[in-house]
Parts: sequence; C-alpha cells; structure tokens
Amino acid sequence: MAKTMNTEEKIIQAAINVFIQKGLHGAKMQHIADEAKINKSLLHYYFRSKEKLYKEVFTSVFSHIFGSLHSIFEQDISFREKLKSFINEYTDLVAKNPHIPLFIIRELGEGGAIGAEVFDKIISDNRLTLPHLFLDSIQKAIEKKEIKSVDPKQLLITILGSCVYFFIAEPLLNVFLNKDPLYKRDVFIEERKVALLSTILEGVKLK
Amino acid sequence: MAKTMNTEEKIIQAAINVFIQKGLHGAKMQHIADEAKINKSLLHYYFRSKEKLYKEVFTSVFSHIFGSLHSIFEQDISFREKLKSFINEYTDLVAKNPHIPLFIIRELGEGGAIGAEVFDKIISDNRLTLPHLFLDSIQKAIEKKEIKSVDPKQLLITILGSCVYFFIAEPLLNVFLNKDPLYKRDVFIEERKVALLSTILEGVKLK
DNA sequence: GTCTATATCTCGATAGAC
DNA sequence: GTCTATCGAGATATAGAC
Repeated sequence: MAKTMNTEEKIIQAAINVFIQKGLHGAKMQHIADEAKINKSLLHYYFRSKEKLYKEVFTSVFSHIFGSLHSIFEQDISFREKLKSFINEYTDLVAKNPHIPLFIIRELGEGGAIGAEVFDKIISDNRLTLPHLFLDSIQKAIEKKEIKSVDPKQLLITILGSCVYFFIAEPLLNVFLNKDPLYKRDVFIEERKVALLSTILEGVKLK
Repeated sequence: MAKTMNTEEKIIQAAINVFIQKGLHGAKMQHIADEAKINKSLLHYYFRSKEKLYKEVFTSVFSHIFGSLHSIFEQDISFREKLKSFINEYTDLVAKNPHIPLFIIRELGEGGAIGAEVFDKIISDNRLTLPHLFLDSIQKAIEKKEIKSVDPKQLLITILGSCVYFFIAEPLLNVFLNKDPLYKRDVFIEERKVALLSTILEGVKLK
C-alpha cells in the first residue's frame, strides 16, 4: 500500500482485499480498517455504511473481469480462436485469483440483489461490455456459418458454467479428485482448457 | 408439520427448511425453533450445537439429490439416453427446488469444509453413489465406442457445471435475459435441456 | 480529519427452576 | 424434557473530545 494514497484510496483498496476474501457478511469493518491502517470510525466518515463500500468493491471486480477479457472479442479472428482465447484466459484469471469466483458466489448465495444492481448499472451504461461482445460474436459466427444455429444466450451460459464450475465446486470435487494419488491441480486445469474447447466445439460424439 | 412428530423429528425438519433457505450463518437458532414450534433451548438439548444440526441437514440434502437420480445409471440404456435423463431430471430437480443449489453454493462460499466432510463420508461409505455411477457410465460408453475417448472426470465436471450454472447465476443472468420482453423462465429452462444435450453430445460445429 | 469511548443490537450457548 | 432468564462475544454505528 503506497504511502502516497490518501485515506479514501486506502480504504477502497483495503475494502477490495477484504471483501473479495470474505464476502459481505464475512468481512468485518475492523478488519478493513486494520488492512487500510486507519481508524475504524473513518470508514463511516468517508462511506456511510458497509453496504456502500461493498458496492464500490463489486463494481471494481466486475470491471476488472470485463476489462481483462474485452480485447478477445474485438480481434478479427475466427470464432474458434475467440472461444479458445476466452476459455484459456478466463480459466487462468480465476485459477490465479481464486477469491474472485468465491466473492461472486457468496453474493449469489445471499440473493444476488446487490450484485445484480451493480451489474445492471455496468451493462446499461455501456453497450460494449463483455456479455454484449460475446453474444454478438456468437451471433456473427452463426451468420457466417462458422457454427450451427443455436441460441446465443444458451451457448453463453453453457460456456460460462462449464468454465467456472470447477473453481466454484472445487472443495467438493477434491473429495474424489484427490483419491487419485497422481492428481495435480495445475495439470488438471491445463487439461481442462483443452477438454472444454473440444467438447463445446465438437461434442463427445464419435466421428 | 404433523403433530405426531416427536421433538427431535420436528427440529430436524425445521432445520432442513431453515438451513436450506438461509445457509449456515444466515439461519438463526431462534428461527429454527419458531419453525419447529419449540423452545430455543431445546435445540441445544437435542443437538449440541448449530454446526451439528447443520451437518445433519447437509447429509440429508446430498442423500436426497443422489437418491433422486440414482436409478438413471442402473438402467440398461444407451449413454445418450442416460445423459438425456440426467440433464432433464437434474434440471427439473433444481428448477423445482431452487433453494438446493443456493444452499450448496453458500456452503462453498464459506469454504466448503463442512460440505466436503459430509460428502466424503457419503461417497466413502458406499461405492455405488451417484458420482461413481456417472463416472462408470462414461467409462463404459467409451469402451463400447458410444462416445469419443475423453477424461470421464473432465466430462462429468463439464456436464454438472453447464447444468447447474444457470440456476446459480440466475440473479445476474436475469439482468440481460429480462431485457427481452418475451423472456419466460419456464420456456428458457425447457429449451436449455435440449440445447445442453445437443451441445455436449455434438458440440456446435457445422456438420 | 482523526481519535477514544461507548451505545445498541444480535446471536449462540448455558444455568437453573419446574 | 421443557421453560425463563441471562451471559458473553462480536459487530455496526455514533457521540464527542481534540
């Protein structure tokens, strides 16, 4: 934490760290104050409530994810290449930042109302966010006959779900994955990228 | 709640209802006592702690899911038929019991340690639980050349993730699904079953 | 703007009468 | 076995001095 940051910036940065690791209810104001190395009452002085701070953090996380993957869909490459890049980069993103899917999951577990409010604000303000770009890419791939005619929304949900599920359910999946003494998480994740691209593009049917 | 139930049974039933809807931390002992129409201190008399009660509920939920889908994998039908039945029945199960995926998600959001402990106990006690049966079915389908040679674990995770993600992320997905004034949840879920089976079996590639 | 002190509340758990 | 009463920890939020 750079010393040049003013109090407000320090609070935001600390809130991002703590909320992402603990979620809305798991995070404690005292913990955020400690992380920012400021007095707890300053949190209420700068932001009125815990929820206000939380919304700031949520916006920041979504923007980060969208920003990281944005450029994939602006390149002039085939749908196959876009899908491959998305699977690889999205997988790497969550594999290297395991707190991010947990953060979103916790919000969804609490009903998702705050997350939906923030998400709505982001995608309504800007027509070129990641979900729009991804859906457009699918639509264009269908028009160019690169892929079958499918419902773009259904396909998007299938892709997102099959990418992120491993990281969400990992504590449960580990129960049987770890029965294999040769199981290595990193290797499995690399194999997962290849398996996912193949299954989504070509399915499991024999030629 | 039948009047014939004894106190212990009433507590268990109430705990299932409340924990499934609220999760471990969201559920309050007072709420469970009210639901069971008994005094709060009786919860501690019959079960020592909140966590003990919670484990009972978790075991019950897993057993319910596994039991509901068990028979699919014991029938002498093609892999395609098994996959179709699984997608349809699993989708119906979570669509009709929306609290179940949320319950599991909340546990995963809190680290999943308790869920993993319960899950481990269930699958270690019995070699014929749902995950084993599903993995065996995939393995046999590969041997019989019904499908391509793939890693059964990767395929299982892809299937589970693409089935359940819609129900987990629904509050966020609704932000753009609801932009379509013709969107109907029930219709979308029915279309989802068909799209999922098709994509997993055949992918999105043009013939 | 920043601090200390504290009000206020919620909740799991327990003690003890009946 | 069941009840009332209460403890004690932990948390958000605020009052008020400096």
